[in-house]
Amino acid sequence: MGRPPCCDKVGIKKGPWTPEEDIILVSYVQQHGPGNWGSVPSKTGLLRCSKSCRLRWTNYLRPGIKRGNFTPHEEGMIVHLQALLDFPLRWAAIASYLPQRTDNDIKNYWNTHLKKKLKKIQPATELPQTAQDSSKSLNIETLAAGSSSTATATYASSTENISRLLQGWMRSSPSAAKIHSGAENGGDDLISNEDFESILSNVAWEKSTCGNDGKFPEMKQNVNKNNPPFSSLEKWLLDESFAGQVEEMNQMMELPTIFY
DNA sequence: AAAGATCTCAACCGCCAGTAG
DNA sequence: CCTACTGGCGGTTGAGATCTT
Repeated sequence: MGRPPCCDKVGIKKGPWTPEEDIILVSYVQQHGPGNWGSVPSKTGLLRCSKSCRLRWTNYLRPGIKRGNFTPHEEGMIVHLQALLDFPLRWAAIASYLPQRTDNDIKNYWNTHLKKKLKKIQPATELPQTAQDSSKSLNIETLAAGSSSTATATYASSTENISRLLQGWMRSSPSAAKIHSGAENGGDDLISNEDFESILSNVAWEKSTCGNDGKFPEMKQNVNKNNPPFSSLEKWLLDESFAGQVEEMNQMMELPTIFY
């Protein structure tokens, strides 16, 4: 059974999005909020299928998305979580801990960068499946050391274009604007002011659209779907009271201090 | 400088779960 | 209960960028 893919419809445009299409989509979401993607093409006149619109918004236009270089910390988180999370939806789960990154971004980065590095490190063995397995051979510092950054000149990769597109959006959100103007980065070397603002604006946006419990919808979903492994993992990663355990485990795993 | 090889990542595809009618 | 539909996921593709020869 199963229905035919929506993108098979005649007249549906495929391929890279143009700035004009992005502006139309951003304007629509500004007015109506994300969701109800099925009606987006008809209401905006975009010749795109609903899935394409949702994907474009989720992976690229959504406020707070950070593009480009993955920091050693992010890289370490991905490797660590990828090793720990051996269940379906793991990319979404990992993304929920890196709210500035999309699951697609993380998946791409894993497939194009980290996989290769792991293969170099573990040429004769398979990729890690569990924390225990990976702990014996992973060296995150080696992984992070070779990370490179390539800025694409294409429109789709230009954060400047997107900032311009989203300026109105940021200004239109009172909470985001308040945080934007008042927040101070507490000197964290790993997160710049700009990045910090992106996180805050993202959280503000998520709260405004998804409730006030402070959790990202992906996180909520995954916690529900994947308990118990996720609840303990959340504590392990996020609860300061687990810091000692983390440090102990990192030492055991020979992980760098980025996890401390 | 040119051609071929390789890499990157945005976008698409197929599948599945949830849900409304 | 069944069907149709939406939203969301992981896997994959392919065009453009970059590197190598």
